[in-house]
Amino acid sequence: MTGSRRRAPRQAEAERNDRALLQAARDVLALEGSHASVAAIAARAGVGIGSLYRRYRSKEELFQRLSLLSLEHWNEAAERGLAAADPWDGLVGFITSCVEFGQGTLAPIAGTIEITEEMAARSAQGDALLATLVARARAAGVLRPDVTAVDVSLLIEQLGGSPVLDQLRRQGRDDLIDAATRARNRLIAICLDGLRTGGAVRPLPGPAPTDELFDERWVRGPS
Amino acid sequence: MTGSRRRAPRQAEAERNDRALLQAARDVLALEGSHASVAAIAARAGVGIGSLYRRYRSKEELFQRLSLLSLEHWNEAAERGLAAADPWDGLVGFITSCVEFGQGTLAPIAGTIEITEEMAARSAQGDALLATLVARARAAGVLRPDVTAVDVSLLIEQLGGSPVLDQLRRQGRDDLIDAATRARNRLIAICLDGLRTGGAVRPLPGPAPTDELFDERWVRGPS
DNA sequence: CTATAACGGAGCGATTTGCTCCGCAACGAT
DNA sequence: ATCGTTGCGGAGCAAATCGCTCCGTTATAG
Repeated sequence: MTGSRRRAPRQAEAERNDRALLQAARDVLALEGSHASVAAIAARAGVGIGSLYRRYRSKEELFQRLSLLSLEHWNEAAERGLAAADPWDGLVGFITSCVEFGQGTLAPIAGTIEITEEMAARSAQGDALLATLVARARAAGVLRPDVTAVDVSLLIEQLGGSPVLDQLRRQGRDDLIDAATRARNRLIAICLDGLRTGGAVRPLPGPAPTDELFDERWVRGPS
Repeated sequence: MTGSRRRAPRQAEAERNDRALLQAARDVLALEGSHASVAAIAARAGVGIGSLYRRYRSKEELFQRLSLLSLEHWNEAAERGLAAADPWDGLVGFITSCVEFGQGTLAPIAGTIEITEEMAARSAQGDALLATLVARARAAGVLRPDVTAVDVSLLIEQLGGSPVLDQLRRQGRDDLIDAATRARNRLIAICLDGLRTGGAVRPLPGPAPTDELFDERWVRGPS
C-alpha cells in the first residue's frame, strides 16, 4: 500500500486480447453488418464476453474506439501520401491504403454511435490533409481537374466495402478469397485510371479473375 | 356455379399492394441490411402484415421474388445494351441501368435464400448476355482489352450499393439525397472512363459535390 | 505458495423475430 | 339494400436474440 504495488499477473494476455477484439469487431461488422453482436465479436476474437466488457464499458464504446482508430489510420495514410515524392503516387498510396484498411466496414454503424470530440477533431484534420493531397496532385497536373476532394472521399467509401468478399467469407469459401481480393484490386486500378489526366492507362494488375468467382456471386450460376 | 365466376372485389388494390411491397422490400433492405424485418417492409409499403403473408408464403419467398426480378432486370438491360447501335453506349447503358436499379441492395441476403431453378436459369442467361456485350465492346476497340466480363460483373456489384446514400436515408436527410445521387453518378463516370481504351476522358457530369455532403459522412465533421 | 488481476460464459430481463389468426371492410352481382 | 366473396389490417404468440452482469476459475508476478 505504501509504495510497492504488484504487477498485473496477466497483463500481456490482456493486451493481446484487446488487439484481437478490435480486429474481430472489424471482421464481424463486415460479415454481419449493423447487427453484429458482442457475443459474435468476442467469439471471433477467441475471448469471453466478460473480457470484452472489462475493457469497454459498452458496445458503443468499442465501436467508438474502432471509429477513432479508423480515423487515425486515415490521417496517417494521408501524411504518408504527402511525404511521397511523387504527387500521384502519394494520392494512390493514400486511397489504396484506406480502401484496404476497410474504412467501408464501419458504414453500418455510422449513425448509431455518438461522435466524441476527439473523433470530430481527427475527422477535421483528415479533411484538411485530404484537401492538401488532392490540391497537390491537381497542381502537378496528374489528377483530372474536375475531380474534387469530396469525390475522392466518396470513392474511398464506395470502394471500402466489398460485397463479394463479405459474401465469400460468410459462406466460408476461404479458397476463393485470394482470387476475390485480386479481382477487387483490379477494380481499384480501373478507378485510379479514371482519376488520371489524359487517360494514361496502366495495365490492370495480375491475371484476369476466373469464372469460378463469377459463379459465386449473390446468385449462384447454373448447376 | 356452372359458368359465370365472380370477379375479385378488391383485386386492383391487391396488385398495387404487391408492387408497393416489392419496392418497400428493396428500400428496407438497403436501409437496414440483412436484418430487414417483414414488419418494417409491410409498414413502409403502407400495408398490413397479413397482406404480405397472403401474397408470399414466407419472408424467403418474398426475397426470392425480389431476386428474380433483379435478374430479369439485368437481362433486359443487357438486351437493350446489345440493341444499341454503338457498342460503347450499349455497355455503358447496361452498367448504369444495373447500378441505378440497385442490384447491390440484394447483397446482404445473398447466402440466406435458396436458389430456385428459374433463378439459376436467368442467371446463366445473364452471364451469356454480359459476355456478348463485353466481347462486342472489346472487338470494337472501345473497351480496354484487359477488362473481362467478370471484372464488369464485379464492378456492377461494387457500385450497386451506396453506403453514403443509405446512411443519409437512415438519418432522414432527404434534402441531401439528390446531391448524393449526383455525386455517385460522378463516381460511375470515373469508373467508366477507367474502362475505356486510350483514356478518352469525358468531363464528369454535373457540378462538383459540395462540402455539405462531405460533413455528413459516417463520421460527422467538426462542429 | 500466495495474492491478485484477468479470465470465460451461464443466465437475466428486455426486445425483436417470423408468422398465424380472425374480425372487419370494400366491392360485384342480384 | 342485401348478400357472398375476397382481400384487408394488426393484435398476439412462441421462439430467438439482444446487451450486459455476476461470479467461480485460472494463470502469473513476487
